[in-house]
Amino acid sequence: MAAVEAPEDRIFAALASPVRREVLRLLREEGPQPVQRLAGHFDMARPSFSEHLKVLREAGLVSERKVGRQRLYRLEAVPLNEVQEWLSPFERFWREKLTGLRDLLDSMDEERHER
Amino acid sequence: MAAVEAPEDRIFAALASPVRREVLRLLREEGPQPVQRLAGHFDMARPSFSEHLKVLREAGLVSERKVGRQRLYRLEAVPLNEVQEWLSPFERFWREKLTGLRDLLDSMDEERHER
DNA sequence: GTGACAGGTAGGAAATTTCCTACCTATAGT
DNA sequence: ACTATAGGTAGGAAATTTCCTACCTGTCAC
Repeated sequence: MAAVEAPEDRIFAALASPVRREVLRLLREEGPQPVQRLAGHFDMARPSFSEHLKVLREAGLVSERKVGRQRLYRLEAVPLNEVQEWLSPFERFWREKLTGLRDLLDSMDEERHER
Repeated sequence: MAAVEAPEDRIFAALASPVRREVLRLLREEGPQPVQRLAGHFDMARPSFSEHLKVLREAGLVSERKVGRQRLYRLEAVPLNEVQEWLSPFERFWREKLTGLRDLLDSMDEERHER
């Protein structure tokens, strides 16, 4: 039985694959493009790639528009806002750590100059 | 054969499970705690839960410290910075969506593929 | 029309993930 | 030393994911 999953779950699951993250990056950097051009970056049979697109579609992270016999995929970044929102309460935890690390490195630097 | 995966891959993969995301939230909100207390929130056999902790450990998202016969797990938020960094180039896209600017840029991009 | 091209779905093999029960180790209390 | 507790590992079943080849549909070019 396929559990009813929150939209958030589908987004995080979609991002779990390096292939799918790369597709999103390509759409961001190069704008909307047909499947053909996206697929060129991956060493994979076309139907396999199609499946990845489906996962992204169902997570709402891309949309598709037919143009002639091509399908133009484009980034739908809005759902990524949910990831951002999940992440942000953690932010102060790593900022404190990173700051602490910088302080540590700074103090080690000082020691080198002290002798 | 298990492919050599980037640390980033392990982090995103770890976040793909709602159980593991919830564990991270609990550690963030309630501080370091033993397995027992964390496990209480999930309807799952203990060894299954142990596996989830292992995934989080191997992603570097939690650390463990022995205290008597308990093991205190604590949040290690720093690796989440990588998620933030992956995410941030996308941020302007969902912000622009609100201004309507993005749609204009996309339609200009699309023309390049239309003939 | 016929052929070629873009890209999807169908069905299945293989790998991975998720969960289980059974068992092991280490520590604490008596 | 004995028992109970905390939490891990081992091994395996079931579900899911990832990839494949084969095939179908829709559109363009002739």
